[in-house]
Amino acid sequence: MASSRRFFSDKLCPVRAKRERRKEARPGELIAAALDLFVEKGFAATRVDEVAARAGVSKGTLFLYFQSKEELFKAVVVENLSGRFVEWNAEFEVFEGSASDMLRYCLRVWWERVGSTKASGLTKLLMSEGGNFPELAEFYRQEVVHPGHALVRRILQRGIDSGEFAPVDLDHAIYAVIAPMMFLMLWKHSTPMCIDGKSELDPETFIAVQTEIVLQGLLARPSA
Amino acid sequence: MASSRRFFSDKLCPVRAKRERRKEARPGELIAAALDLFVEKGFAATRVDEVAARAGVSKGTLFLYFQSKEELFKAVVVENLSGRFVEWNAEFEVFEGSASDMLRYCLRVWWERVGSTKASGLTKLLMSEGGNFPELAEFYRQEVVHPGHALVRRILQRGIDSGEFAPVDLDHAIYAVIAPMMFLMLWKHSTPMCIDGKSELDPETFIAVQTEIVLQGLLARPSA
Amino acid sequence: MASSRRFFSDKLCPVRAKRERRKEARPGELIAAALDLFVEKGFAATRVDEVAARAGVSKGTLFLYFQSKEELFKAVVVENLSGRFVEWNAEFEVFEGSASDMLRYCLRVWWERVGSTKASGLTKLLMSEGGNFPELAEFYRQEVVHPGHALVRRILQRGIDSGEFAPVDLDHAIYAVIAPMMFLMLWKHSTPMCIDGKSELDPETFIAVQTEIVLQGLLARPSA
Amino acid sequence: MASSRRFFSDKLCPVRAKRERRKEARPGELIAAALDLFVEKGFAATRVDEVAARAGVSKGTLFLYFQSKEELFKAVVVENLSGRFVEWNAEFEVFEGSASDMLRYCLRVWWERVGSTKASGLTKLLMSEGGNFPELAEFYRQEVVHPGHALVRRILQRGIDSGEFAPVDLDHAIYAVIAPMMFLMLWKHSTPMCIDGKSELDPETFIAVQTEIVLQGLLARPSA
DNA sequence: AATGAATGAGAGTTCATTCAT
DNA sequence: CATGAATGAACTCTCATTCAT
Repeated sequence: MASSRRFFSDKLCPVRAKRERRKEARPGELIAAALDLFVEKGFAATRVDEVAARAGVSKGTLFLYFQSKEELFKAVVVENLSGRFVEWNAEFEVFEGSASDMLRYCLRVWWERVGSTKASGLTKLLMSEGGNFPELAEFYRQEVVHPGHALVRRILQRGIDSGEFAPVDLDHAIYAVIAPMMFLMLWKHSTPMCIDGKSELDPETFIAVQTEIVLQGLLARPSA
Repeated sequence: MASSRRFFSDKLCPVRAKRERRKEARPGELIAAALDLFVEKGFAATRVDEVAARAGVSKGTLFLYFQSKEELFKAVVVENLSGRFVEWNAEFEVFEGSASDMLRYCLRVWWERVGSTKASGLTKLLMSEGGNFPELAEFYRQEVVHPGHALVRRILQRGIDSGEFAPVDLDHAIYAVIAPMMFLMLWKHSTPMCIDGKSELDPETFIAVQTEIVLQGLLARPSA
Repeated sequence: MASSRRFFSDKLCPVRAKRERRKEARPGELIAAALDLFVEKGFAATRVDEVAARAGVSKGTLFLYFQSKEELFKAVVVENLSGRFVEWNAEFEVFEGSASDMLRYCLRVWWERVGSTKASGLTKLLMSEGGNFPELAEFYRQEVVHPGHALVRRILQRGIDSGEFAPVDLDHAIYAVIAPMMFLMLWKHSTPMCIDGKSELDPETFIAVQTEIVLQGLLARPSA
Repeated sequence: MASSRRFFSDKLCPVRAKRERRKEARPGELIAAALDLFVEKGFAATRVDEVAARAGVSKGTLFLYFQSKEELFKAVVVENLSGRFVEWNAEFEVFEGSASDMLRYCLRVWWERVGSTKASGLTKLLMSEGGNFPELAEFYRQEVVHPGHALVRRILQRGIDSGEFAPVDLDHAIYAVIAPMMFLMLWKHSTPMCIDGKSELDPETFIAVQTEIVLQGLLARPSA
């Protein structure tokens, strides 16, 4: 529809083309800018003007795409966290291998795709400011916490069903997996606390070690 | 000392007593109210009117005792965290027992006196908002982070000097002690993340387990 | 009455004596402190705490002696300006000499007793802030402007009556005397404007010159 | 320039015209309102809400155009005083005639363009409140006092160079020109002092007389 | 008589949100 | 679709004045 007002193709008029293309990319650019700033300064301390400016649009334009600052935040969460779960669930649907391998794989790709990216800052943000923005916290629980827990629970359940893991109370066991990852994210995004003496935490090693520890705890003991 | 000028006991002269007691208690009441709110809502999101109201005074009164919101925060930190270090250092000066016992004792009393109290929320607060309030972050580093590190370093050094611990790079080793405690505090003050299914972390057990793990890693191996 | 509670004479108990004596001097000390500060910073910008502090009493005490900041200001005006007129009028009542001499004398003693003192800052203050404090302005007009004008008018009238001065419209002529003095006060109290290159105005010379110029203009011309 | 994008005249499209015109006119309207109020009530006593209200906008809008009350004041000074100096310097660059004529012309146009306007109230304002707002005072010195002194100095220097004026210390001589003008401004803006009996000062006559007196003093005496 | 703790209205400033263009 | 000027509620901090002691 936008092209109805165009006389020249994108090729002939590259400047305009850029503009038009951007028009469709706007929400994505805003979300990217918002992710950066939310992670850097927190939700309350991030000003919408800044987000708009970093995305190269005006403040008014932002409100054209997102009803409010909170809706913008939700979009950031969906784009960077909850949107991933469908993909992940699909991957695990077809995963072949032991539950142990599944868990190892799960945590490795989580680190690659989320933990090591800016998106992991959203978790810290929610921990810090969730109390002041209950609606945001609730949304995050629905969209991220529950699916995440479900995913881990599923892996563990699979191990138990196959006899690979000992039967345990899943409600507790999932935290053995999740807690170290949360710690890792918090550590990563709290540099101010350890400015002197670099934080001595190599994430990949940390994850590998923690994974094996947890697996040790989960495995079914044949002798028992 | 106020009573030195009083002829009658509080019982006989309740009105005066009330006034005088409150006058001297004001800063403490304000600091207590501020601790509550800062921990609950964060620094930026806490309104000075609220602090005043919770302490039972007007907004103006707060500024009678604290030059600014930031000074109020510093007072909260001093009262609840940094003020403790002199006492602790004194305790360790006369501590008799192995370095291992010293570390176990240290972490246990830390949990009793700080970790389990609201004061531990200040650490989370600084992690979240330190970036937005550089002066506060710097103050916290000077008053809490540095003395805290020094205290742990001292224990480890003692163990190394006595041959109880293997010689290690202290700059890294102290984090093996501190990191789990920081995690514990963050966990404790981020309930929004784990509302469903109670957080399965029993702090005292967690500390005990972590302590033994760290000690395992620190001990000198006679065979080596 | 204050002495009714004294056991020892002032001589025997100098500390207490000082206190008692000060008690009666309080209003005067407050007025002196207020003069300093009003002249230095203006009426609105002077805080009553500062006045009290400079007088060595508490803020509450100030309000014991003066109903309000405005009343304090009025007291400063009476003490330093309007109170002088009775004395001056008396002096002129018995002054012997020509009207010219009287004017010269008048301006010289005005400079000595008012113009060269801090009190002259009150005039500048009224010029600056009179518009914002109508009641103060009105008070000043009643207490200072009118008596001042009357005094000058009287001198000129005497010169005219005696044939020494030419008959002129007094309403205008008095300004020929007063305006240069006002300029002098403004200049004196507006140093910020001429920080570079010291103000080249020697007040005594300025007054002498202006006086002679005005007298030239006032004298009756025998030839006419 | 705004009209370049308009197809219809203001008359045909009054709504748009109104908006656009106002948008560009805002800073000017705010500066005009601020000049009025600053001159009327002084800097500290002028409320930003009042300035905004008089300009027909909300308080927030004012801060859209000026970072702070102080910046607003500086803009008022630039617009009404310091901005004029380029124009004046240009005029004097091409002035033909004696230094005496130049001085006469200078003071006459100064009165027309500044002295007789509200802008002259800014000088009084700085004299009164400069001490309480050092940054403002410094700005005024840089932007107004120095250029003003330079302009007068230049005229006098020209007269001395041409042999028209006797050689004198310029640092002092410029005050002979400036001081009477300052007095005039103070007088004009201090009506409270002379409400009864109209101030007997006709500004144009005053300037003419003062100018001739100063010129008398400056002229080179051929006989000497 | 003297205190000084307490007040609360009001100041300058910020920022998410709206809406005419 | 895009703008950015405009808003106004909310924030921190100030200070003349009061009043229990």
